[in-house]
Amino acid sequence: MTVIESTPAATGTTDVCAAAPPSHPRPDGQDRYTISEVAAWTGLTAHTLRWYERIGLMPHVDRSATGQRRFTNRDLDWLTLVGKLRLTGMPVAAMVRYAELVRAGDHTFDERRELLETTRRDVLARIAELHETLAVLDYKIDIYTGARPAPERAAR
Amino acid sequence: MTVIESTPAATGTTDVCAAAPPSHPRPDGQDRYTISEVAAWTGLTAHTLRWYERIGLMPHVDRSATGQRRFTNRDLDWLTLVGKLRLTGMPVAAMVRYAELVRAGDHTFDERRELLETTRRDVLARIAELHETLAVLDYKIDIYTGARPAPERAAR
DNA sequence: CGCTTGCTTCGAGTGCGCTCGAAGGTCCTA
DNA sequence: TAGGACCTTCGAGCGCACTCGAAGCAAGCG
Repeated sequence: MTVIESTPAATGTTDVCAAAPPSHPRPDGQDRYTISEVAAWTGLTAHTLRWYERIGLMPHVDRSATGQRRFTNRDLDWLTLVGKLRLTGMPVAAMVRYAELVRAGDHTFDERRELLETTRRDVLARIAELHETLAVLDYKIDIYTGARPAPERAAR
Repeated sequence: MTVIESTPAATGTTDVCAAAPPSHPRPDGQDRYTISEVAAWTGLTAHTLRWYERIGLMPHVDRSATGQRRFTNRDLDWLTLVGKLRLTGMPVAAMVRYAELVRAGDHTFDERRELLETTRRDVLARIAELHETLAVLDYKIDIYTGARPAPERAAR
């Protein structure tokens, strides 16, 4: 599994009404999750979560008195976004860039919007490609389903 | 460029009528392309084409009297299909499996069809995921375009 | 008290899909 | 006959996104 594959956790509800913020395990104020809780929630490994933080893909994560990570609901939201972007095939470096813009403050609003719009265009292009591929697949499946012998010079 | 990215050569005509077989540089019978011609046509490198053959992703490729590869229009068709499948994120190993089935003969028809149908389902799932992502992106772009300050607890 | 569980950091390893370099053979054109 | 483009094989290297192991500290439980 490199990229392209939904996390098992994310495939719960196939609700199309997506824009609503996802509900979280705990209410704001009591949201202090250990790394293993977050790992279970996101489907990522603890190793990967630490790695995300190391490379700057996570906003600064709180620590407990003894130095352990304590994630918040906001962190979960962020990880949800990252998960979506990951599914688009967006390179980690680009996501890190976005995270940096977020950390840099409000004056990067325009740049962030541009980055998102570029990504949006990429996603639309990918969808179009996949539809083309679908057409090819349907064409071949038809051949295999109907006429058993393939036509003269098909790519098999 | 690892996976996910259309070849520059393939982005010529954005014709939606995809099912028609692509026209080839030379008519059948005089179709004997060198590796560099095929490289130019597909956008792959000669190295990659040889590698495809090595790992069993190409059907057997003809040779000239002196042992050089000579590709046919059928090979180009095959490479077009492989290119499409590659765009879906299908692992090379699965494509090799399909190629093996083709080589194995007509009694693998059913298995090939199943493989294609599984792939088809995967592609549909990917498209659905991308639409979800699109919704998230639109939501965020709206925030950045309209209200300049982000709402209370957005994932930024 | 010892045990388990789970956390920490650091750095090395893995799998995929290419990608490239080296060393040498062949074809074509002038 | 010389030059250069282009081909061959083999094997090593690379970039990405993780993935894992080791060594050690800390909390909680019977």
